[in-house]
Amino acid sequence: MPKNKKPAGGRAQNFEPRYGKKTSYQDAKRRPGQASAGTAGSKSPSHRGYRPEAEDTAPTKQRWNAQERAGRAEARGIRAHAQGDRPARDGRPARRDDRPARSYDDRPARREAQPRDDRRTFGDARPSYRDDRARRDDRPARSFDDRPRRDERPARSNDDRSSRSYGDRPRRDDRPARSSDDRPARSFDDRPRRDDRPARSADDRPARPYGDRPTRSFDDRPRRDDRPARSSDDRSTRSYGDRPARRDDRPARSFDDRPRRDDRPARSSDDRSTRSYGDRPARRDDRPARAFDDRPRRDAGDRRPAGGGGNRSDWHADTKAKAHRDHVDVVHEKLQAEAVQAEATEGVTFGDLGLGENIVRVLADLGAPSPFPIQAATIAPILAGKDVLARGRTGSGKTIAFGAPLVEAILRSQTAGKRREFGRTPRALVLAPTRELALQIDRTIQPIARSVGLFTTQIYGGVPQARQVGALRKGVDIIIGTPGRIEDLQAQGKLNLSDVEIVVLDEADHMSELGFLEPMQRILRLVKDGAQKLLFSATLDREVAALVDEFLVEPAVYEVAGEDQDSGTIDHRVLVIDHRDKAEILTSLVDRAGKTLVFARTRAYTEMLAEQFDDAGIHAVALHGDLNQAKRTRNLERLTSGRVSVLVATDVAARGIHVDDIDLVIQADAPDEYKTYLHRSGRTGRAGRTGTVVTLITRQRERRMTEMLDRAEIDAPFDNVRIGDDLLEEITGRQVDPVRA
DNA sequence: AAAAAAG
Repeated sequence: MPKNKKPAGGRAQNFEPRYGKKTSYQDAKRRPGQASAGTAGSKSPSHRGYRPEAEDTAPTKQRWNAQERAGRAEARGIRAHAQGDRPARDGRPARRDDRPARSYDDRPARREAQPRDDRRTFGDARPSYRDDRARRDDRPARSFDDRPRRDERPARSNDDRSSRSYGDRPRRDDRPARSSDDRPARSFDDRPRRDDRPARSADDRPARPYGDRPTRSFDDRPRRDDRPARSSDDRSTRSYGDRPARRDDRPARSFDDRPRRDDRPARSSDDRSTRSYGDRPARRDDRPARAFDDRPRRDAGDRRPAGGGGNRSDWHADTKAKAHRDHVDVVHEKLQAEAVQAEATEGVTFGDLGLGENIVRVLADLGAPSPFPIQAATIAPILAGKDVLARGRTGSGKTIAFGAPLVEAILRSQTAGKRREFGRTPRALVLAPTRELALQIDRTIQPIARSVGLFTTQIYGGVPQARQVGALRKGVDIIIGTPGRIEDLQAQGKLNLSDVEIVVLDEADHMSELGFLEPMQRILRLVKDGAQKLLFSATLDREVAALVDEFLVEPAVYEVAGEDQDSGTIDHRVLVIDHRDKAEILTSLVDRAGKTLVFARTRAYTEMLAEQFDDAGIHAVALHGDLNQAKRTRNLERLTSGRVSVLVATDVAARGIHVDDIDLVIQADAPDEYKTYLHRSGRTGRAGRTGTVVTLITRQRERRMTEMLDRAEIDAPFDNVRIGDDLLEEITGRQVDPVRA
């Protein structure tokens, strides 16, 4: 059927509602309450339906009374709800339409934004979690007056929030300003550490505190004695002291004439002694350094090569010496990169980098008037046709860094006549690990593409194919999607990848992990021979070696000098708690103004937590792979739009997802991998904003956590916390009484 | 355990 015949064609530019509706019908079928008229086949509903006559025996009744009374009430509530006779709450229209499916995952009405104050906990009406999950919908009038706690507190409306200007909080006098002046003084006064840390970034570049971060002196950090030695020595090895400063040989920002790595002095082992790459023969002399292959390890302990030579002071001196050069090679997790000094990118415009006028204009509209360092680093080489690997801290602007030059490149490569040809095959492919990320990338790339007459389409699973196939048939230039559906459509002959000239792998290291690697390899084998490959990630490391070795040719590797996660604008904290306090502490942490993202390890736990928060009167929605796509999209959108301020997610939301203003990330379950830690944390503190990341662990996990932070190169104080501790208030409120702070 | 194709 022709695509334009799809209902979506005319009616719903946004297909999500349509899918949502469909799904809800499906879901509704399973709902007991649906049997309001007494469905023959369904036992329980039929009981209800025929209760007066047929089965009205005492035992049955009693069973209901004992166990199912609430359930029946729920069924009534659902029916009432469906009939629309449920009074709108808060003067808002009844919400049934947008949440018809009441399946377990569909967090019903209560989750939607409503003023918190008029919600209440459920108390006795809800005997058990399981039961009340099913019953949430019919929770009757919520006179939330019985929630004293919140009321005693200062109102937490958004207005108050604004008053939370951190400025009036006492600064940490003993600590050099961390960066922009607008950065709230973090009143974690009880944290003695860090005092001796140099300013974290330049004061004059608040929005982009990138590479200007002075070298961290690890030596003099006294705190965290309980932690295993951080082996600063190993870290130290990151300095390639004896390499000539590159500043001199690449003055202008034109990257094309940038000296290739090959003309550098051989990166012998001596340069990077402590990193223990030394014994590896140069791979290909003409190739930019790529230290992929020799690092098998992903283990905690051995992340840094043992015996990392160089003593601490050597390293320190060495690092200092290099700190002021324009270009420093930095080995970050085994991947050597050309480090671009942030300062060197100042004053450079997108136009200078080779992007056309239209694109530059759209970028400005997208809020990127001038390039961020990672963008300044990668755009020109991408336009020059190189295979590029790039590592840019979370929230540093990677999407534009590949998206804009991608559009420019295919624009240039296309012959004018062919541009809009019906049924043309796609020229570029962007792959992402999650559908939400694919959607988000498209939101950035699409306007850029459209500004020059190119079309994008999203190809991802969880939604009907027809619309996507229709778009393909019509002809698109850029495909953005997830691997499964792309392979699926390709196998069906509905997607021809053979003309794809540029492939982008966002979150490339993740895409190289176990479940993703093979699909990625299959897809990459389908694209045009010699297609340009771009691999991006905040945690780009040798995990991508399998792909790099097979598919990339002399890739250039870029990152921003001095930029790592800990150089950002995020405060990290670890709360060591009693397991039995966990639920309550979590609730008190999310009970705040401001957007909060909570990570949990399993889908079920995200649901449970969202439920728990909801019951405490804090709107929360869940995001995980068990939800249908409509709900996923919708729940994420709720956070984005601010209709809800708490999102509880699995790692589906760990990477790439950008939501403005998430100022607190809570890890209800600590991640197992440092990379996961970095990505989850990176949902806050984006584009230079501040944020806090709190990880809850039990005492038994302290050691592991320490090691993981070590691997992540993140500095976080550990605090023992119990229910009601002031520290919790401090973290959530940021509006702590200055006296106390 | 989660994610990515349906179903």
